[in-house]
Amino acid sequence: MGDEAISERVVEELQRRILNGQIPVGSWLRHSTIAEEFGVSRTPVREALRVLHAQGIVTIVRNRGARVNGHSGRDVRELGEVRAALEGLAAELAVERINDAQIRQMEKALEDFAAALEKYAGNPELALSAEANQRWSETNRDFHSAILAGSGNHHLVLSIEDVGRRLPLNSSYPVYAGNSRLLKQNLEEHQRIATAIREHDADGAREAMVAHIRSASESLARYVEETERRR
Amino acid sequence: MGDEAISERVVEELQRRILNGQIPVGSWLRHSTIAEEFGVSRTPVREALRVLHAQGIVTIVRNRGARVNGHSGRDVRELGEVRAALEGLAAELAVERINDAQIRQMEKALEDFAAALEKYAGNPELALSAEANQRWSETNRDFHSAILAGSGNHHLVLSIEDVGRRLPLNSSYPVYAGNSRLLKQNLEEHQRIATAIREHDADGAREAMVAHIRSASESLARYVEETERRR
DNA sequence: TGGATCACTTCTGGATCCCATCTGCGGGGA
DNA sequence: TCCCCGCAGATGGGATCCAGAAGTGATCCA
Repeated sequence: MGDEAISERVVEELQRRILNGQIPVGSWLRHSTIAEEFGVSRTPVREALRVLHAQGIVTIVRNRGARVNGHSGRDVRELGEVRAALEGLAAELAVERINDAQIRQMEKALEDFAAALEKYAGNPELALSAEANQRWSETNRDFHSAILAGSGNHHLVLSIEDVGRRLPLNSSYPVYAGNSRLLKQNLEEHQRIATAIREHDADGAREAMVAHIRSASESLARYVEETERRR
Repeated sequence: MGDEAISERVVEELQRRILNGQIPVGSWLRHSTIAEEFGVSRTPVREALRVLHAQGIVTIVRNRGARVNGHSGRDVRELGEVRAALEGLAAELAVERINDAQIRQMEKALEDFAAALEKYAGNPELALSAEANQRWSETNRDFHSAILAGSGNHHLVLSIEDVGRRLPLNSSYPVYAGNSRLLKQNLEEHQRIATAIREHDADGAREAMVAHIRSASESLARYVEETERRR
């Protein structure tokens, strides 16, 4: 227990905070500040920042420090294309390899999503709440991770995680929040993917997944371009 | 000039040596040895090893050090599937986005490969030489990187590089070396991809590329399984 | 003689120290 | 008054120092 190196813990915590926006894009990460907060020396912090740099999460400027990378609309589209290809592969492979437990997890995520949609449908206030965001993200994650696990390809999971780290996915929630049209579309796309998997249609599953991820990332790209135009 | 951090240089050099087999799989990387060789202190070396760990190239065992990761046949197949999906996407995108210079680079790589095949065809000795290996790998790299550049997706390039780092590709040369059947097949697959791109057939290009990478990685997987059975 | 134990060696992980470089500010000169 | 230069503080990069963990081998006891 506790056999994890300090630098690893720092990496994970910083990843988390950057991903969920707690540490905003463009901010500088200072050795001393982070070291102090974690109650450690600067050495493991430096190692952590080098790792984040290698992962493309921050940029290290010599003698200046590490700064959190932002993402243009173009970045979002490019990452969307990559993620679509990878998740499309996952869906295609899952058709052959997914097991019953994973199928059930997938079905459950669908039901939960539908139930949440029902609940928040005619309730704009609730739909914008943090609780609602939590549910969208959780059911969404469960659905995708069931298929990912069903692909039986561990390196594929690693690659998708890698892409995910480069793109703060959580910045996608405000895109959906309160937009019942997009939420409904999301559900329909999920159902289309699930149906193809149930029916053992590998090409169909892949194509449905690719279309799904591309449309989602297109929405996100537009959102990003919109918000960056406003400042 | 020389504005690159020492740890970055160490990372790149170690990547290179591990990729080309100069540092064998399973060997331990010791701080002091590497530090001494590079004429630096252990600090940047430690940072470099953390980065290699994050990239999945080495495993860090607490209080023991870093060891170069090996690859089972299964790993090779999984990575092959991932790479096939990514390069397939590159081919698909290249159909729409590739420019004339990149087309010419692609054609030139094809011609060079064919010329090399011709030259070494009836000459088993030359075909096994380091010079021959050099030419196979170079023309192969040129062909794929032309298409990659033609995809116009920088994040895609990054992801493929990431997969490539996890799998010492150069270990694939001995698979081809002197095997004119595989080399010829390789050339034919490349030509099929190039034709689809020329004819603006996105699906065809993707499928040809996926088939190409999968068959190549299947050969590599068999080779790996064969050699690991021998010890 | 075989096996367990304990001291020694080696090496990593984290902390501290030192130095180079960059930024911001204030004073002096045009 | 404005610009430029230089100095001081802040910050990061690299080296060194120290403590603790794991392997190794010798020694002692059954």
